[in-house]
Amino acid sequence: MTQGVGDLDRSVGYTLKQAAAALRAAMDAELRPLGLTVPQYACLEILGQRPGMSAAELARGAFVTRQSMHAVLLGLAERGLLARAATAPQGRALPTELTDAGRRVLEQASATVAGVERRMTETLTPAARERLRADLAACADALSP
Amino acid sequence: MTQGVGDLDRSVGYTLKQAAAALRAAMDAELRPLGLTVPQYACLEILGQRPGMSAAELARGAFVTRQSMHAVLLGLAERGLLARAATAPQGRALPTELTDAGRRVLEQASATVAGVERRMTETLTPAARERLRADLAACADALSP
DNA sequence: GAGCGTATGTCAGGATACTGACATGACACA
DNA sequence: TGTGTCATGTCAGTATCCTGACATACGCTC
Repeated sequence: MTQGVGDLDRSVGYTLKQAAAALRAAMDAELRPLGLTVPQYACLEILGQRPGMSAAELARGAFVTRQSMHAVLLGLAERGLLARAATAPQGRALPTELTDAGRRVLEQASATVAGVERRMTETLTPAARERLRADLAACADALSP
Repeated sequence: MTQGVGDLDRSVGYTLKQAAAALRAAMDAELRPLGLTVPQYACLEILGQRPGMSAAELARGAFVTRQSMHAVLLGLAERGLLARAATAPQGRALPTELTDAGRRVLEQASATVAGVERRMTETLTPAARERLRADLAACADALSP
């Protein structure tokens, strides 16, 4: 019961962190030439798939705080890649959408990131990929409450 | 070829980040009462398993930069949880080891983290756990060069 | 209508991590 | 010998992210 973690190389948690760090580093390196950080890309990707989301929803989707997403949105808006509603249609949430320029940047970035993900999983069969995804989702669910 | 990432919920990369974020948040919450951050715990855990490692080796093991690990080591040393050699036996690397106090803190922290990892993977069979770990290691390897 | 809980946007402060740079020590090789 | 390369420790500056806090807006309950 008071047992420790054990050999790190045998630990799922450690290996999970290792894979996430490798993915983050690879994305960072490939997005840098496009002038995007990983959180900025994440913001664009989510907005491309679900236009009109609020900053708080984007923050949850990108796994950062509202405050961090706030800063990301300010930067992207200043570059003209997205536009936020000036007034809230209901409540306080300000819907945000991509501009045409934002969609163009996203198209490049998304293709780049897709390449990274393909390289990451190329040694796995399609079935193994889907199994891995499902197991990871189960792990995330088990910790979320 | 210029295809994008596609639906995020079907993406291995996105789900990987989701699981890593959940693990990080859970570890952060459980280590806070012990007065440890995640990088600090990682440093102690690695040192516990492999005494005498240098700061640069610790940084690679914890997936941070040498500079970040340097700051972590200063903090832990000031709290008396580890001791760094004053002079380098060879080269410039300064071997670091846990103190008795460090080992006591690590024992608690490691048990706590083991509980988090157990909770994360409790819906998986032992075989599925090992398969997940192996697939994650393959993903990390595919991106490391 | 009043009170409570929740969600959102935003500001301020501090902690944390990274990039860039420099000096030192070890090693390989011409 | 000396030169180039690499790894390490460390310092400085910047960027990023988080915690804490406050005000506003909606829904629910009494």
